[in-house]
This record gives sequence, C-alpha cells and structure tokens, in this order.
Amino acid sequence: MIEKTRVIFFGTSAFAVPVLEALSAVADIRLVITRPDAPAGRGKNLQSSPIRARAESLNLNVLTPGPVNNSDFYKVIDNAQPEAAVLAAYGKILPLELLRIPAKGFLNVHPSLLPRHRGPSPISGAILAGDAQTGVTLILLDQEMDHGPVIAQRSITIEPHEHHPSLEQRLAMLAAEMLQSSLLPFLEGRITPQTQNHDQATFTKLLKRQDGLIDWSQEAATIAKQIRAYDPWPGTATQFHNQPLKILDGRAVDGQASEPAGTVINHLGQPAFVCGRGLLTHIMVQPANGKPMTAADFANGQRDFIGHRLG
RNA sequence: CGCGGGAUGGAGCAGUAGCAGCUCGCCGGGCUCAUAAUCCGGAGGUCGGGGGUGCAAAUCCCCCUCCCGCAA
Repeated sequence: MIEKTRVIFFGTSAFAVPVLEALSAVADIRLVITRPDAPAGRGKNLQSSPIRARAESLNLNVLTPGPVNNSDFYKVIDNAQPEAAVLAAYGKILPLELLRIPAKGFLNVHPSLLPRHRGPSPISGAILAGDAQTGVTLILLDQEMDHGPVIAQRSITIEPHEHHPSLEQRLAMLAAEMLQSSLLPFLEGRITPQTQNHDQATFTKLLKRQDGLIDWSQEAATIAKQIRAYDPWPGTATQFHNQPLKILDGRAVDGQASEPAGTVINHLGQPAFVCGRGLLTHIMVQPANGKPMTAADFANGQRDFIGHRLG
C-alpha cells in the first residue's frame, strides 16, 4: 500500500468541513489547526469551531493556537514533516515563514472565481455584485492575500433568489470535490499552477454588523442582494418602534410610491417597503423576540405597521 | 451565573384580579364579468406545564419546559 501524503489542515468555519473530510480520504492529516474555542451564543458558553468538532470525530490531532507568528508554533509544524498544507476558511493571515515550511507549499481553497472577489467575504461579494456565476479556486498561497497561482478552478451558477447559506454549502461541496481530484496530480507535478490576471482582481472586505443596517434610500434591487448576501451574518435589519426588525427575505419589483423611502405600504394586499428606487415585496421579517414570519403576519399583530416609516 | 424579551382559537397580537378580545385566515351565505373588493352569519381557546395565595387568577407568588433578540 502506498503511503499517503503527509499534510496539515488549517480551517475554522463550516465551509471547511467538507474540505477536511475530502482531504482525509486522500491524505494523511497529521495536524488540524483551528481557532481556539470562544465564548459564543446565549449564555456565553465556550464553543468549538465546526472544524474542531469534525476533526475530533475523525480522531485527528487538533491544535487551537492563538497567535501563529512565533517560532514555537513553526517548530510544531515543522516536526509534523508536512509535504503540503491545505487551508480553507481559517480566518487568519499566516506569516511567510510558516508558508515556507511544507515543501509543496500551502494550498488555499477560495470560494470565488479568482482573481474576482479576493479577501474575507467572497461568497457575499459575488451575491452583492449580482454575479450570475461564482465558483471555487484552488491556489497556492503566496505573500499577498488570495494572490497565488491557480491550480484548479470550477464555476457554478448562482440561483436567482439564492441566499448565502445555500450557495456556501454548494461551494463547499464543490471545493471538496476539487481538492480530492486535484491534490495528487498537483503533488505529482502533473498540474502547473497558472499566474492570476492581477489586473482584474476585485476585493471584498470583512463584513461588520453595521453593514447589515438597511439604508432604504438605496435601490430595492441592491437591498434584495444585501438580504441574500448578508444571511446569516451580519444579517439585515431595520428599526421598528426602536426595536430591531430583521429582514430575512424580500424581492425587488418595479414600482413607484409617493411615500418616502422606508415607508411600509400596502401593495396588492401585501406589505411592501418603499426603497430609493422600486419596492421590496415578498418580505419575511423576524421581530426582536419572535420567530420568522411573513410581513403580512407581522402586520396583523402590529396594526400601525402599514404606513410606518422604518428607520 | 454576560444582558434582555416571549409562550393567549389555524397565523400574528392586545388584555396587571371580576363575562377571553382584535386583525388576518377558515366555513356558510349575499352582491359581483371580476377581486388585494365588500356585506351578513358561523365554527374554533382546559390562556405552555405543575404547585401556591384569593370569594374570584391569562393577570399575583414559587418551580419546570420550550422559543427568541442583543452580545460574540
């Protein structure tokens, strides 16, 4: 039996889980590096990363270092004698000294069609941009973010009303398939990485809670894309009676209204929100202490909802 | 012990001790070429569960279960 390639895996979020599983089938994973447990959720209990949970169930060695830019950590990595490393949604920038340790380099799974949507929120970036297609790119890491040469790339179609979670899940599956089919050919030298066309690079930024506050003066189409891109983080919300009101879904339609942007109006018997241009319809909301519901249901209990101007 | 809100007909909500209500939906009927229209009538609730106090509890006290917002 042939010895499997020794690799180290870096990853944190749920997107990385199928990738880890695929990797475990084709390589000898000596170490899994993920971010430390952190207080999270109601009650502020310590919570493991999805990768930590899955790696432990696969009986893999897991490390959860805080800072990774120190010689002690480099030594640990070096001692594992990795031929290559794979990184997927880890959440931290790795120092160049670390990238140099594995002889075959660090492979990075990035959920966009690089050089488009480099950076920390590529999936949201593709939805926000209104792209018809996105995909997964397997690259080698170099000193710049999402900048290295391309080993493999495949695209998929973004469905018309698709939200982030669905797209992320499909991209994760694609990423897992790609890693499984490309890793060995790359390590055996049968794939030559191709330099990216840096002139066409676009960049995404880290999403903050503030990004999820809806500006009703924007076009309905823009707001609808935000709703889909920011689900579930940071989410999209507005204010109603000084309470947050999450907007979970909505569709942009053409239409004019005399009311100012942010006003809730009756449109064909359903609540609709007036935007800078067009209307938002087919709305799902979630009030501060309630479950998700249609805007029509919400309006039944909040008699002043229609006609109210959201903030 | 991070902070906080909630559970009331099928859905969404009001109701701080004295006959359980509102909007929507549903069923039947009227009007109508038609409906996101409108009119008339009707069904549907042991008020999350258990215990306590009261002449009387959805409402006050104690315990339990479930759900959610903020924060990360």
